Amino acid sequence: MEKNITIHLKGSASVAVSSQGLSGLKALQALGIDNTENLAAVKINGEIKDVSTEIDSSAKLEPVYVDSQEGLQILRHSAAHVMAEAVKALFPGVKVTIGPAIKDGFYYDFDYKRPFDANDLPKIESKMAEIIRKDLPFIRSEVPSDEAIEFFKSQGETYKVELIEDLSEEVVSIYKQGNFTDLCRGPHLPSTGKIRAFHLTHVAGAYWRGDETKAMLSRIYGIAFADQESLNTYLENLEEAKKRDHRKLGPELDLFSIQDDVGPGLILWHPKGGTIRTIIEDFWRQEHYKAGYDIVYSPHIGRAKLWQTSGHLDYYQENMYSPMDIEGQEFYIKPMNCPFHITIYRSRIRSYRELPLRWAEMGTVYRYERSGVLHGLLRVRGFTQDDAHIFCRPDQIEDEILNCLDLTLHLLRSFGFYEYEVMLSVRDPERKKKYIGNDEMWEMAEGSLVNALERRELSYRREEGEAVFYGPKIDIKIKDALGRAWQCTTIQFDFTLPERFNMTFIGKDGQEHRPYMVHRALLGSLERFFGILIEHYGAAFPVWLAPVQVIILTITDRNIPYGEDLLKILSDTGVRAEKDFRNQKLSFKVREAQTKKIPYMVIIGDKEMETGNVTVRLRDGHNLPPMPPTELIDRIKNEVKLKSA
RNA sequence: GCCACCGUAGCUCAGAUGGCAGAGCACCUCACUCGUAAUGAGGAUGUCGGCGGUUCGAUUCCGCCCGGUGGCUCCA
Repeated sequence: MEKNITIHLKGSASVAVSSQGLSGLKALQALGIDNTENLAAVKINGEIKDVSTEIDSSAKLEPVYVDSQEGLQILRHSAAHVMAEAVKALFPGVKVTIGPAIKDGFYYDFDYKRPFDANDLPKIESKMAEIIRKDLPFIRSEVPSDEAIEFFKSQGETYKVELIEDLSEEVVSIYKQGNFTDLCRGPHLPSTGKIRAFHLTHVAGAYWRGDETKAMLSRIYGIAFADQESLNTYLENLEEAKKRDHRKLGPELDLFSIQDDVGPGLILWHPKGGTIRTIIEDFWRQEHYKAGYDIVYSPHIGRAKLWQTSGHLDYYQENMYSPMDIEGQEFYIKPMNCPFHITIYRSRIRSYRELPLRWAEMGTVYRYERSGVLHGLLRVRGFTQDDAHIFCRPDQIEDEILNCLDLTLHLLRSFGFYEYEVMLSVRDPERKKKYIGNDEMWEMAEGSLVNALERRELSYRREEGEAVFYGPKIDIKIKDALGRAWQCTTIQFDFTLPERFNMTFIGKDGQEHRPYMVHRALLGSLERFFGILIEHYGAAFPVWLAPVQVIILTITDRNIPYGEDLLKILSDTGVRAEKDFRNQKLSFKVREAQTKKIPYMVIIGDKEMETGNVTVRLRDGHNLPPMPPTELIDRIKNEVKLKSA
């Protein structure tokens, strides 16, 4: 029915138009948008819709372009549909399942008589290119569920039937392009031709609905952009990430290794990695003392009864290794440090006057991880947590959380991480019974986490239902030099362990009270953090962390005595220096030092011997003017202090 | 654990229809004494991931296992 309506362009003018045959596209054109070539969709009153959507009442509009965040998601989702069409055309009998856009591209899961492999991808790509060239429109329609079920049944698409049945909607939307019809909420691009650059990246197995008891499907991953240049940039970034891969750089630079002889997921820290780890640990300890922590140590194994009391044997056993028999008694290797710290707490009666207690330990724990999930230093079976437990009175909790946040931000910044993603995980309000502890405790705990975050003006995402059963938590992910996010920090309330271990303190009133307990790891684990550091810096560590800060390169054998003197001067002042006095060309030695990413190359020849100076080459290729050794030492000391460069 | 792919010298990689396994770099020796990313010559290097099977003969074919990579799932 025709009527006169008013449409507004967000942040701009409005016009009166007739609603007769008014699509989103026409409405945008009426509002003076002429860049329709790059339109992915349109936001109507804030809701993202196809540009073909009919507008029948006054509305606020906003164009969504293919190169915007939201536009890209749509483009990739549409690319998934195109891929599905291509696969169906090439492999008769294949069944389609689901195919969404994801953070970094898109995928589609297929059920076929054989899994797809990398050799199939070029064929699929050229078929997709063909479909894209045809510039087929995506046509949306809404059909009653039973009709849709009949349709997909007739196509043999049993997974789609299952999806519609589970939706239990009266009407579902379907999208058709070319010969391919898919159940889909949309929105989609106006037509396939808008996908101007795409690439199928890899194949993988994936369970139907992520459930390992269900069918194993064959998943194809791809990436798509609105233009070729963006795709090229993306592929270049992948290359860059590959160059920084800690699994490659670590062994190459002799930092660490993982070897078959020892076992998967178990890390050998080589001397250079060990040097870095020592620096991290020393710094960590120093900052923890400053923040009012005490350091404790605990053993690697403990009696079965301890793990029974803590609940680990009931709730965590699948992550624990089999018990070992010691003189007829069972002991377990620890997957966590908490029971030990609690046992220290319980070694005598505690007064409210001594709280809060903050006990930190670089505690090495062992957890069973399924072989398929192991990944370099980032996911291992034995790792050292920078763990601590805080035991405090309820009235102290907010300051304690704040203290944790301040310490973690200070540490992370010192290591060169300035961007974070903060998540606050709270109870699922619908299923409170799932969790231990009463409402009052949860509200108090959550309130203290929120207050601390707000007092430090940290923006965070609230995640309902993501809390562990024993308490709410804050998780922090850091962003590295390539913008990738890595989980490190976790600050968790624990309502269950104080109960289980019957922990108490004597209050002002002379009565026993239950302490609050917070479990926190700030860097997460040393292994993972080291892996992240390697990738963040591409193993070109800042001077304070560099395992070798200076290498002395001689030009001829005549310079060796001066080189030895220099080495001694540097080493005596605490500079980590090495020598390369081999009878080789300078350029040869420079090249080698460069590949080792050593920050300072000190070059000494006859000139330097005469003047008593050093010539310094930086790893970025620049030279410093000749200077006396003391000046170099001051420079290094200063950089170590500032943790810069 | 499951699905796909992969495993040849310390590293990067060739190789053969089943018949004594190769290159470059690294390593060792010698010569060169040299000024900012590779000096030259020579030498040594392997249970061809492991075990079993087929075969006159297996690194190659088959089976099982171990390990790695990308995912699923899970997580510091």
